Amino acid sequence: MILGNQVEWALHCMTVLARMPEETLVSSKVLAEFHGVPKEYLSKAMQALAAAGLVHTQLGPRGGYSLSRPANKISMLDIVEAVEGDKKTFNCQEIRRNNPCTNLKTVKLPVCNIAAVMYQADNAWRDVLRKKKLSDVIADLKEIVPRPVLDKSLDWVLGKS
Amino acid sequence: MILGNQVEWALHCMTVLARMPEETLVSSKVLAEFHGVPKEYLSKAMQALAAAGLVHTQLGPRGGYSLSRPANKISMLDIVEAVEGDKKTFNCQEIRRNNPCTNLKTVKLPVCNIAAVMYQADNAWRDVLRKKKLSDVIADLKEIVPRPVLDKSLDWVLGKS
DNA sequence: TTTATCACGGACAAATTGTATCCTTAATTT
DNA sequence: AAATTAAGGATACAATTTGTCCGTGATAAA
Ligand code: FES
Ligand code: FES
Repeated sequence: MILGNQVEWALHCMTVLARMPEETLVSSKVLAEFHGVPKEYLSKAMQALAAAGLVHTQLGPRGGYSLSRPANKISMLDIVEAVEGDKKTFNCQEIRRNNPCTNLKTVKLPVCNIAAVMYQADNAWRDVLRKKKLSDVIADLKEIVPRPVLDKSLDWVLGKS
Repeated sequence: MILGNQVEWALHCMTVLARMPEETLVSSKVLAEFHGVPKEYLSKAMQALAAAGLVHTQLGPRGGYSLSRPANKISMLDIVEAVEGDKKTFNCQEIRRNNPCTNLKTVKLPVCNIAAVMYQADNAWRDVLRKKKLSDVIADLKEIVPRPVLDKSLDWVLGKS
């Protein structure tokens, strides 16, 4: 039960976009180089973000991505689900129906109580991510990353855009 | 980020063991038949539970598994981690170190703030499972499953043990 | 208008992980 | 001694993840 790397990539890309001045577009090439990951593959993650409506895309030369709404209206859950899908982490196969001494194959049953707990855990996980907005992430970033590094990074990306 | 079926199997097997009278052993053959899953493969999950010290095993004819401690001392997290491992659901690859305009390759850094939130979510997930004891699961079971079904199942397993 | 740059998206390939079977060994009961 | 059971290694197959390649269409700059 491990999240793919795409999630880490997408989250970091979104923090980059969130720090850009309004109307600035960043191409997947620049995002890929900045994070040291394969451009074509990162592009898939960006497409997922675009499909989820989290980023706006612009084709053509000097095209790229920008946030489609303010960073305080985008949660980490939005990003994770855009890339990873919204399937639950626990997949109940209804093995209780295989019970050989009853005939539960067709009967309607309430959700299995074991699955219910797993879903509850899944929801607790999602709640944390839902409450954390991209704007909060940026705020945290400014706490732990030295200002010069932050500024240099921003300039680097802007210089390529 | 999906848990394997082994987790569902292991959880259900543990509820079966928890309902057995003291000193009763249940073989993997019976557990497999009861849940309608391949015996050899289920056996791997049971080995994991044994390795984690959650069940006691007995070799030889009429051997099998039993809980190694009371059901209120075993949490769902114990079971899930025994089967699935205790790796975090989010695997930070430290892509921030690839930043081309700084040299972070070797520097010591505090944990990335993005990873920190993911770990926090991971912990929230684990907390729910940690708080739910196997004994609670049995109690829930008695709420939602009709008594006759419960009794018949117990008798079926006992009859094979 | 031409050219270069970009996102999009399909097809494909490689690597990793999940699912499942088989078979040998050792322990234990009958 | 014979039958039964868990342990565990080897292996095969399927599914998913990770990554590459290339063609298409949009668009801005020359
Ligand atoms: S039947 Fe799926 S968790 Fe119980
Ligand atoms: S570097 Fe891994 S989450 Fe930030």
